[in-house]
Order: sequence, then structure tokens, then C-alpha cells
Amino acid sequence: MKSYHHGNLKQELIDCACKLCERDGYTKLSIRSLAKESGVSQTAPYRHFETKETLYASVATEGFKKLSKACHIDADKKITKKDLVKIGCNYIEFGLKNANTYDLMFGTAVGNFAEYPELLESANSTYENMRLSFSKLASDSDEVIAFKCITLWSMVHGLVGILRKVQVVGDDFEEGFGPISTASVIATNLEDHLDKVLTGLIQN
Amino acid sequence: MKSYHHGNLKQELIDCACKLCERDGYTKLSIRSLAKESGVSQTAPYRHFETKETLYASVATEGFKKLSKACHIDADKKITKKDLVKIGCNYIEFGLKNANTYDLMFGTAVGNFAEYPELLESANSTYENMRLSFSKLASDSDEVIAFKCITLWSMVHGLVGILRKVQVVGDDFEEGFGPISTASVIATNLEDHLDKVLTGLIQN
DNA sequence: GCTATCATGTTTACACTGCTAACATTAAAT
DNA sequence: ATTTAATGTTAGCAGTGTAAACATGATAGC
Repeated sequence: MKSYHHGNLKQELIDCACKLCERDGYTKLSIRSLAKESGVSQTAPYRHFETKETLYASVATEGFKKLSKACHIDADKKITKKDLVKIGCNYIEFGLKNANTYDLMFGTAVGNFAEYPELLESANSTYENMRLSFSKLASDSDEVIAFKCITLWSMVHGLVGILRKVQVVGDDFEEGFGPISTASVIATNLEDHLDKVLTGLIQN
Repeated sequence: MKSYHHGNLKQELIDCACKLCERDGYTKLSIRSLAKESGVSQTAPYRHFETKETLYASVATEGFKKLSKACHIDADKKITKKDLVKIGCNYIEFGLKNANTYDLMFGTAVGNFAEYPELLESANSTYENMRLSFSKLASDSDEVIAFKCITLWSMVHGLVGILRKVQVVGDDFEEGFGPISTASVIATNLEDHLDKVLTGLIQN
């Protein structure tokens, strides 16, 4: 028999939302379907999420936690350029393998991160991780470190976006534009590529 | 007196959609409100756009045409690294000044470009423009040119995305994450920055 | 000029959405 | 034990994308 109170609804909704969001994209996610999935009335989720955007923010928060983990480097050992390349590769892999969640994290679905403290915290933490790695690579000023950090982030963020839009040639798949083999860019050149860009950036 | 047939509905809908999309973001755009705006019945737009995605595709097509124009370099004169930096800066300026349209062009609102020939054509044309510029910079193989092209595109695309999310410090505005002054990155360093990255990329 | 055709418009309707207000139940605090 | 606050339900509003059936009028062939 089912009790009137669910007991763990908020977490279940978040988990379910993460799953559905990644499977179908956040636009296909509805509060009502989510409620139905959890065997609860249409409006029950509103006891835990003020608006749909609040739910989005929760999913995005989970996303940043996962991204942060994927890009984490053991803090003790010395950081090398190779480590940063690895971070970049891991970032891109995350973005491509969790494309729908990534959209939610970096799109406009959640307007202002500052309105969602947990989201802001998890996003900042991801940034702080990368910043720390750069700070352990060379003794630069805070501005230079931030600059390098934004540059690497932009590079990998851009690659995630473009690689998803670029047309695949010599494959069943055809979508987007630009007659280049995504496979060849990713598999063959990605690491070299990041290395090259980073070399130009940190010049040593 | 108003005639039964509008006469120029399709173009008017597209123009109106472009305007509203850029003003409020494509998620706020509804076919019904668009129809009302043009003084026509709710379902009239369906005579010109099979689905809402088809309308999105039209708006995105216009966007790519504008982006292509913004990144165009006179084909006759010799291309230098400086020209490519300029292209990159213009690209970023477009992305930041037309942020909502840019979302539509590079987000997931339009799933498969191949389903919309005009969109595919305009996107490919934008790519082809940039490719041509690179081909006039050095005599590289097609693969190398494509590789460089994707790299620059990724870089500027990434910057558009990240600069929009990064938190502005020392300003009224606060949104996103990362304690860095967007203003300083953009205004002070953007050109230098692109130059540095391009130097690492084309190594000459 | 007359008529058939077809592009383009309207009306109506359905299923779905986010969200609010009023009410019900039960866990937790006094 | 009683009050209170958290968490659930029901009913309903306004808005959405889209399909089906029908209306109008521009145009092409006779």
C-alpha cells in the first residue's frame, strides 16, 4: 500500500529529470510527465521546485558536479601541460557524451545562475578546479591564470559545440555543416590539437 | 479594408520571427502570437511552415546569412593573419550582439540541418567563406585547412558561449560563474588573444 | 468570359503544457 | 495532545503545437 507522502520525492524527481533530460533533451521534459513517472499528482513537484527553471537548475547542478569530477586532477602531484591536455580531452568527452545535459548547463534554459546558489557553487567549483590546475603549472598573476583558464575553457567548449554541428563524412550520419570528418578530428588530432593550442597559450 | 489573402505572409512571418526571436529568445516565440502579430488566424502560418522547427530553420538561415556577411573578407586581396583575427573578432561580436539568434543557429532547436536545404546551404556558405580565407593564407592540404578552420571556429564559438556565462565583476551585472572581468578579456585582450592562438595554429 | 484547380486563408477541436488556488493529509514541534 | 508546517491532491486557467474540415479567391485552360 502507498502512503500519502512520498518521502523522497525531491531527489527522485531530480534523478528522473536527469535521466529523461539526457535521453530526450530538456525541451521534452515536462513537470507533469515527471510527476506521472514518480506516481504522484501533477502539481506535487511544485512543493519542491518553485518553477520549471528551478528544476532545470537542479539538473544543471548535477551536470556540473559530474563535469567537475571528469576534469579533476589529483591536487598533490605536480601539474604538467600534458595534464591540462588531459583535462581538455575529458571535458570534451563529457560534453559529447552528455550532450543534452551539457545544453542545459550552458544554454539559456537557466537564465541567471546567481538565483540558484547550489548551481552557482557547482559551476564555480568546476571553474576553480581548472584555475587551480593552471596555477600549479606556472607562477603567473591571477589575471594571467584567469585568462589562460578562460582560453582553455573556451577552446574545449567551442569544440563540443562545433563538433556536434559539423557534418560527418564517410559515415551513416549526416547533420550540420562543414565537409570534415569529425572522427578524424577527434580520434586522430584532438590531443595534438589541444597540445598545440596550449603551447601557444602558455609558451613554454 | 482587408483582403482575405495576405499576399506576403511568409516573409512577414519570418521577419517578425527574427525580430521577436532576437528580442525575447526563441523559446518565447509562438506560432500563435506570431500569427496575431501579423493580423492573421492562428493556423495560417501552417500554410508556410510545416512545423515550428521549420520556422526556426528560417530564422536560423537568416542568422547564418548575417553571420556570413559579418565574417566576409574581400576575396581579391591577399589574406594575412591579421585578417583572420579580424574575422574572429567579427564573429564574436556577432555572437554577442545577436545572442538569441545565435542560440537558435547553434543550439538544438533545429535538429538536423540536412532537413532544411536553405539552412544547410547558408551554414555551409559561412563555413566555406572561412575555409577560403584560410586557403589564401598558406598553401596547405585540404585536411590541414579544414583543421585550422574548425579550430578557429571552435575558438570563437567557445568564446561567445563562455563570455556569456562568465560572471562580470566590477559591474552591475552578475550572472554565471568564474570571477573574471569579461570586459577586460574582451576589450583589452581579445584581439591579442586570437592572434596568439592563431600564431600557435598556423605557426608562421 | 467561365469554370476548375489549387494556394492560401479560417474555424474548430484535441491533447498537452506551466502554474495557481483551495483543500487534504500527515509528520514534527510545542 | 494539540498546533503547525510540510507535503500531498483536485480543479481550473491561459497558453501552446498541430490536425481536420471548410472558405475564399487568384490563376490557368477551355
